[in-house]
Amino acid sequence: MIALDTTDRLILRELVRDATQPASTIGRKLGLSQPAAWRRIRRLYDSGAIKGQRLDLDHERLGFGVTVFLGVKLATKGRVSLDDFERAVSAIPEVQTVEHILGLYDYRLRVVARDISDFERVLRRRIMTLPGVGDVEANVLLSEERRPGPIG
Amino acid sequence: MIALDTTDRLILRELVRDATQPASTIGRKLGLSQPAAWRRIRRLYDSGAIKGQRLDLDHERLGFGVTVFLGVKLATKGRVSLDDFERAVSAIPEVQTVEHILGLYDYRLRVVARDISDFERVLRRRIMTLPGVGDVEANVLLSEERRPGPIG
DNA sequence: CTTGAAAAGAACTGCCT
DNA sequence: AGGCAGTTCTTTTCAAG
Repeated sequence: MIALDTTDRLILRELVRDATQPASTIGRKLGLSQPAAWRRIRRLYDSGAIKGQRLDLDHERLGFGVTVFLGVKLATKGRVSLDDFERAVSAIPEVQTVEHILGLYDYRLRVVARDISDFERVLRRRIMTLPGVGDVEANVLLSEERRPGPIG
Repeated sequence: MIALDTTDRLILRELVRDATQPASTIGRKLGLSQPAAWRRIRRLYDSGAIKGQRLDLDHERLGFGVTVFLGVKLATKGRVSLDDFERAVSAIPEVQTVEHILGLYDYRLRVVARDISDFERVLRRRIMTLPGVGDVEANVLLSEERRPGPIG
């Protein structure tokens, strides 16, 4: 586990708010020089605290207006079954996230589609044909709010 | 909806892979000049196709080793109930994502905690005391794979 | 749409306290 | 660890084909 001081936490808060702002801006906000701020940011990357930056796409504007969460229960659950399922599901382009979870369902999938009929195609042709699939539960996303989450 | 040509899609693919690479690198990979690539990237931002960049934090290394998905069913579901719930849940720092969904549950929450006992504290003190909360289902995250998703 | 050049700014490096 | 000065690289704008 990585230990951060107060300054590092403030830097992370700023970067979570806007990952594109330069080290000089961060420094000015915290009363640090540009190199000092830059060195700390670099250290946050090197230590693995920051894994990288992800592009935030507007899938709706790109023609994918439907997002559905699928809870998937496997019929058979050996190690091979899990591997097979994960390999097969990773080949479906409409699947954005594959989450292996503990609970009523074994996997949670985030799936995007152009519209409901496009989603039906993905569900019938792609999801239901995955190896070992048992029960499937679907939840349509209405709206979503992402928050910074706790830091330190 | 935004129309993209093949080149724009290739640029998005590259940026999804690594959002930090400069326009010159993108251009070289696609056989475009640096200003041409830069202009296209800029256009993708201006058109709203790219909403921005998000910092990808390693919460595990930052001391938050437990991620739990909560399905929440509201006991009462008027407009005021939804607003009240969303406002209250947004004030909990451990909640990373609030998803309003259609299905068996009304909301899906992504919650991070330091460990299981810390999660129990969040669940009992924060989640179960939210206004209008009915049934709650929990799923512990074992592993997660994020994929680029469909582009165009 | 492209190239090339130039200016502005950010990232990175050494050296110093 | 932080600051200062200087170098390198990217971004951004401009002129022109």
